[in-house]
Amino acid sequence: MEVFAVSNVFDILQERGFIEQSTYPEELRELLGKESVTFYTGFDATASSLTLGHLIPIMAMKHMQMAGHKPIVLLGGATTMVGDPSGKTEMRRMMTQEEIQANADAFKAQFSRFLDLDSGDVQVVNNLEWFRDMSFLEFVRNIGRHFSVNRMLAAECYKSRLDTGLTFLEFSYMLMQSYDFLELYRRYNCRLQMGGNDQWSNILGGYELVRREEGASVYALTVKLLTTSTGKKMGKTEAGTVWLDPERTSPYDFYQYLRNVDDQDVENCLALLTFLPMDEVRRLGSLKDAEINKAKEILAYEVTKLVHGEEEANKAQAAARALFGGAGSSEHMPSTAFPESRFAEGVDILTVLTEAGLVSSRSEGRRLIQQGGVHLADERVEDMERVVTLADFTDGELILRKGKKTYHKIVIQ
RNA sequence: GGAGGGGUACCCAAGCUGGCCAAAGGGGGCAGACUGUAAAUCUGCUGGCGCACGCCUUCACAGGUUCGAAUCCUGUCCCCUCCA
Repeated sequence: MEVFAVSNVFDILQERGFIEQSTYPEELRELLGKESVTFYTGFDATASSLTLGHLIPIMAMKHMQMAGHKPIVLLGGATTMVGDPSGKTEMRRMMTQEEIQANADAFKAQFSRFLDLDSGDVQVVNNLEWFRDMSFLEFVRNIGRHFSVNRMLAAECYKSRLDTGLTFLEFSYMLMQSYDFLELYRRYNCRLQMGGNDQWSNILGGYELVRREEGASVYALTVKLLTTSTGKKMGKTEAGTVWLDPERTSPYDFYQYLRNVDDQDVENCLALLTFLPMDEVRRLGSLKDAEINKAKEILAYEVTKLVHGEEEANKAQAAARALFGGAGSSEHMPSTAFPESRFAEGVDILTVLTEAGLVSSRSEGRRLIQQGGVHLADERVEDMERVVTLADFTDGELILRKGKKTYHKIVIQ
């Protein structure tokens, strides 16, 4: 396949701020500029959905694909059984094979949203394919011999575990990931492994292994992790992770998460998580004060559209605008239905809060009310004993608000 | 296998010469003020149930001693360090 890109993908990735570390950047750049390169990124199936953080390597893959290179999505069916110790302070719970398989299937379905899996340019492979029947002897003799334990222990990802404990199981992880690269090189002539920057040592392991075993010039490249400008991990909220699965994180919440990123992070997020041209990204990122809210809207809209589709993005944006713009349309607000009879009797506010899922206990609800954090139809609830009745509803709806940003609609059934 | 150290609420971490411990402190989170649906800052809250001083569950797990245990004893499980 020819490479038409006006500019080299390496430059694109660099300009957009993806690249964190790379082996022989000049050489790699040149390679990417002259031929179609097969490359891979591995994803361990540790949960049933990809997260916002995964979007960065995925976007990087997409940029690569658009430049004419061939992505391989490697699902870590085998590596997930072992568990990557990188960045973890303790061993992860062991997962069953069924669980992992189900997660891998879910990942694959989500990937089809971003990379055109049917085009023939993209492959999805599972490393269980080659690890399932591999014998221990074969593995340690052929692969294990290339690894120096001394060097591994010096690697950052293991160092931190040396005092809290590291099992052989987890220690093996690096070798397995390294072997993946070798296998993919042999099978598909895969020349480059990309991954999150926390994977640098693991990726280098594979890079060295292929170079030794095959004497081939392969490359390693890591992309930025999703962090704030202050270095904190992004993609986590009070409710936990920001998932790409709409069942786990609703498109509205997903949109809101991005709508509320720090000012300093807007430009970076636009560059990494959208395909907007860089001139535009820089322009939006340089907006000041209240103006930058426009950039945040665009960011939230674009990413939501990418992940959940245009329709959902429109809905999320409409809902957010209505709520925060003061118009008060409640069309797409999360809601809870109650039978009419209950409000005929009257339901106390604590019960409403609890059943709507806005608080996890009545005590929490009390605290919230005490602190003035609950509003019914824009009116602050002062009385803990407040009873909600049909008289509070307008057209069968009642808007309940927790704090400034959490809206919930109570509808009568 | 031997010797020593440890497992405390969402996380880290005090307490462990028995009652004043629902358990210090920090982080995180939630709420309020300020704002731009931002950041920073300040204030309050942060086991559950009733809420008023009450009750219940909680300090790895299971028992025991005691009027009373996170704190003492016994057993079990798990982790760390050193030795083999």
